[in-house]
Amino acid sequence: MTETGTRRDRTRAATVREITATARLILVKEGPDAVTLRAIARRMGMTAPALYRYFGSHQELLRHVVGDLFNELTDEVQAAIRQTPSGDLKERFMHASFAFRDWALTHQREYTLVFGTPIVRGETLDFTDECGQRFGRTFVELFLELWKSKPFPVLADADIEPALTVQMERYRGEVGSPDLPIGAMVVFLSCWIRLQGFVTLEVFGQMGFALDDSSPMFHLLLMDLADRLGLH
Amino acid sequence: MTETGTRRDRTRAATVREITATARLILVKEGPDAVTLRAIARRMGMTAPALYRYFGSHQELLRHVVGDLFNELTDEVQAAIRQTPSGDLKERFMHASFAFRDWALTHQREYTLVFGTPIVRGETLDFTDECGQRFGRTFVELFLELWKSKPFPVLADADIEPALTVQMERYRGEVGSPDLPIGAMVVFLSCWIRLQGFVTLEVFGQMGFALDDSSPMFHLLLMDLADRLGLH
DNA sequence: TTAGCAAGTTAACACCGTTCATTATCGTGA
DNA sequence: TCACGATAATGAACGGTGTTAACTTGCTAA
Repeated sequence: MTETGTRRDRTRAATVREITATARLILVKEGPDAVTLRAIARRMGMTAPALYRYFGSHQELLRHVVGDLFNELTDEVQAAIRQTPSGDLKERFMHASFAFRDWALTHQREYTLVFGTPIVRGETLDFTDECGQRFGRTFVELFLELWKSKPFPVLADADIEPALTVQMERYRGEVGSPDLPIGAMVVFLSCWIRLQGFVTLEVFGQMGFALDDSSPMFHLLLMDLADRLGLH
Repeated sequence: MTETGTRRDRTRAATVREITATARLILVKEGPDAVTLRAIARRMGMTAPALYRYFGSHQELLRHVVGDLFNELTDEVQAAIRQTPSGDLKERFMHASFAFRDWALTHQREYTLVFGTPIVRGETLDFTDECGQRFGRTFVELFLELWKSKPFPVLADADIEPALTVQMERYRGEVGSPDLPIGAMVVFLSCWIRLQGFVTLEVFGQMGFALDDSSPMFHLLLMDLADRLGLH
């Protein structure tokens, strides 16, 4: 992560970082509605229009913050994976899942910003999209590792709906593992959906009707998933 | 649903309905950011301050819309249940789940408003809370019906974390089924989390990285849940 | 050294939620 | 029938928002 370019480029990059950091600070301390251009600028000793030198719009600025948050989350999960001996894949999976949930719960407003804003999939990938893909790859690679180390039982190709098969084949091509059974892709995806679905409901407070501490329920989920992935 | 009270009360109730209906119209046609007091009033041939005769604030108006949406969703699900013969409980479960997902996908902006705004659980229940509880009860009762008709295998009390048991006991008391095993409550809750988690990710576009049509995946989920609930 | 560009400013526009004083309208009791 | 009180609705105003345009300042590269 070494700085490059002219001096001007460097100070400019520093300002961009300060802007996104300030935006996040306000997000955390005062909530999403308080993250206005004027509030950001005020806290930086600037005026709002100056921010347009760095971002085309308020939306674009927020998208950039989302990218940064994706990167932080990805780093956190990858650190959890690396800190676990590569021999114990079950532990790796558990720690990675816990790291994801922990980050979500300790950064609820950030999580809401990242995953709670329905984003239409644009044509070309921007910075934010790339950060999101990097995050996605982190869990994909973990699952691939699990499969390669010890394949688990999956549905046979013939038992999977064609409409699902064709989508899984496309996605399998994207992650670059052409020899993986379609059934394994299905297991990966449904496990991920269960994991992210759970965490999302948690952060959005949708479990409060029954639970005030969802940790034991999450623990149960992880046991279930580990089982499904043949980890004992 | 018969109107009561004086003539004034009736016209007032009609105006309240028109306001929430207009708010929803704008929500659907122009998105959540367009649902401003001025826009609502404009479309009704009024001015914004007049709306304060009916709602204490913009937030309160939106909360009321959420309540209406809850009721519509609940009615939809209950209709799907009633239209299925009470003998075939598997079909009832499937149809109810499909009705929930269908409503979510055909009313994405409404779903986002209802379930995507992290709401802190207040002290006293307001109109919106009651509508939410009514929705919750709908699925609870379906599960209770399933259990009473044909109990499915569940964890023994001794195999459930105490921290989870105490919460489930409280919730079991709320739904008024003191003789239900704690394990059955856990199964209900985890099934519901999987269902709502899936639908939420779907609406928020969080599956787009792998799927452009999530229907077959949802079908797979329902088969899984039916299996878990002993429906064959 | 100087021309040019980047960074930042102020002023303005149209919109927002909300409050306040004021007016018009309606229903009802004398 | 009339007058009064409650209700409904208005227009003006305040401080805030995203955004644009014109303008100044200061650094930098030729």
